[in-house]
Amino acid sequence: MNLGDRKRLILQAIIEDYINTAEPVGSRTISKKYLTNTSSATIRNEMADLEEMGYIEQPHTSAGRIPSDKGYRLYVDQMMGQQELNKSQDDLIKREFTDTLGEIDRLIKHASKLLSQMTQYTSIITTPQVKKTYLKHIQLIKIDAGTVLAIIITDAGIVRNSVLRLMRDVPSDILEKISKTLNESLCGVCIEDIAGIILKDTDEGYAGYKEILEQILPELIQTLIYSDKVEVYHDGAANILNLPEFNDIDKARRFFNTLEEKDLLFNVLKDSQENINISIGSENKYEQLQNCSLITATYKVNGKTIGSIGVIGPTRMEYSKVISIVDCMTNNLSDILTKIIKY
Amino acid sequence: MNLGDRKRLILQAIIEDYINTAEPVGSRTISKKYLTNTSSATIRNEMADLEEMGYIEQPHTSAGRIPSDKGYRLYVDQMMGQQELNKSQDDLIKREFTDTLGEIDRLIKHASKLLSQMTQYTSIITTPQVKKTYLKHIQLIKIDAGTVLAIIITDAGIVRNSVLRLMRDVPSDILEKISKTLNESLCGVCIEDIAGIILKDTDEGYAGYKEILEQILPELIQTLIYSDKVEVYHDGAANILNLPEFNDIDKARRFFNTLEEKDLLFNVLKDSQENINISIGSENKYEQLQNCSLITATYKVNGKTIGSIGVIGPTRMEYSKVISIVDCMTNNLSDILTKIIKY
DNA sequence: ATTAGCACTCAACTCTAACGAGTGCTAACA
DNA sequence: TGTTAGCACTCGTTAGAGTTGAGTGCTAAT
Repeated sequence: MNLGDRKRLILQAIIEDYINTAEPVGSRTISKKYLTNTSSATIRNEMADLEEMGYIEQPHTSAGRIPSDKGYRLYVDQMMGQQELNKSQDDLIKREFTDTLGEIDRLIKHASKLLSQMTQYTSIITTPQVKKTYLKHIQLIKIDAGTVLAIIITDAGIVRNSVLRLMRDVPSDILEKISKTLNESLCGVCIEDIAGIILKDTDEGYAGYKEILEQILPELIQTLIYSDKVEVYHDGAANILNLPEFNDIDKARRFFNTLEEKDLLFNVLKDSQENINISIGSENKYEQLQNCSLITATYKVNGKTIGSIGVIGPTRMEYSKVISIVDCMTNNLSDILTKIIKY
Repeated sequence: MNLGDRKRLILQAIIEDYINTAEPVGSRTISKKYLTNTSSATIRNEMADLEEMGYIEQPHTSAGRIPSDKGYRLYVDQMMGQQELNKSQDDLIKREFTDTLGEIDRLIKHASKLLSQMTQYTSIITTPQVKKTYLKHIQLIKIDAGTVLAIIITDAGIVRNSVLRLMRDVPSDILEKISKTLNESLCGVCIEDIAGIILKDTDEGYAGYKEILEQILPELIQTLIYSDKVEVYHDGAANILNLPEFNDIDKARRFFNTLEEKDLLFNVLKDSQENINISIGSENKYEQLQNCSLITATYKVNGKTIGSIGVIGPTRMEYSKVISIVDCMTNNLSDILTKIIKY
């Protein structure tokens, strides 16, 4: 399995040249640009071996070699230098984020835009998952006769609201009392557990307005379930039109259609709960993505994973660069989010 | 200026055939498919006239004719039959909307998706503009020591919230009182006027917690200004890849880049405050859109315009169909929105 | 006023030949 | 035994030439 130094160098040269040029790499190119002390003939021999081992392949007889998925994998796992972000890039990320103290969803979308701009690929992102966080505050506000606004704040700083319709009018002070009691019994409970708990506690502690509560609760639970609709956004889709692998209008169309399959993207992002996750070409579970590579990572609040971001690009991706950007991005995102919440 | 019946028929035939086929239309085609009693030679003569008048043009000498922007304009203004939506389409719109009682922003996005699906072009849409609506309720909620959540509800049913950071702790009951006073003095005021009013009223009525108020107000005003960031979404961008006019990867790329210019889209939507607005090709203010046509309309709450939706497609657009869909869509949207709010 | 006929134009397509980048193999060399 | 030079071969790409066909404008006849 060990390749020998020269084979490694040749493989690396092929991969890096191909990442830059998107053209098959020939033995002569390598001999001229990378291994200047070795003749093209020798390199041809080595390349034949590498091809036999499955690290590179030939699109057709009289063309140079391109890396296979297996080749990329080896490259990512063993050969790729961890690229340092240059300071201006690093700064950019930091600056952009500190400018955006505000709604959490906006922050996430902003991150997505930034990510696609910096990588020049397409970014995908999920909004924070509410149900994994813990209730911090709940408040019912009367708007009209029969209309109540429920506000839910979780420990991840996520605010969700929903309008409840009631059959009859409920006075403000009763709503205030109900809010208080709900807070007392539910504060700190994980959102996904609330539905169960509310129902159980119905009998205790709400003496005097049980009837009203029975109207509010189902609606409220509905809201909680509803509010967990995680959304998937993408940004920079147009970037891929600049890549030669999508010059074919058909391939471009297929790519765009895949991007509109939100469920698929959601699953892809959900599956990768590693700190940072790299799927190369055929390694992808979904057929539509098997000519792409995906780099995904999760963002956290207080160490708790609440969402994911990622980059989709061609298998010929600038792995090193993208990985460091995604990494830096999630770190900053998690930092800022945690700060926003903690203050 | 009056064309004469046969010229009108020929122009109409050219436009409708071109809308369907995206191919230049020749005299023979018209003679065979549309004006079967007239020979191609006669039609050629008429076409020469129409070209001289600027209603049609020839991409190159030995090709058929295609409509000019002026031709489309005449068609839209005078010749186009108002297409009835077939019942299933009409139903679809109604059904989809009634299913989506929920957050207003979500409703808008859903409309956008539906619009692009039904037209097979790209839809664009603005979220509701807060500043044109009137304050219905404002509420401050204490989250932590020093952290306050401000909730703003407007008469259009829009809910916005924002976290305020204060230098020192403010007890809940004071916040409650402030909320009450703010409500009394601001309820019914147009959002864009609030900043002025708040400052003016600072001296009256808030005796006892003026100091606290002075901390909260600037932040609150900030929120109000901030909350008016109208966002622009689009959907169905991939649809245009199915059109022959965007088969050229370069044109596709330019189109996608235009879609990412949110400011431009926003202005386009803002400019068209007519009930329904049609811009054809070169009529568009922005150069990037001059090979497209745009159909936009506004949606309302209680008769008050709060946002716009629209469709972008090639100048060869199915005007009749799109207009009726956009029209139906905005009517339903306005209805539902008004109902949601009124209840 | 309409139409048939004809010469003309020009994009699109097909076919072919030349080109050149790259390979594999062989034989010579260190 | 590993390396290299040389050479024949492959095959995608490009450019040019020829062909086709849809469509036009013009003219003369009806």
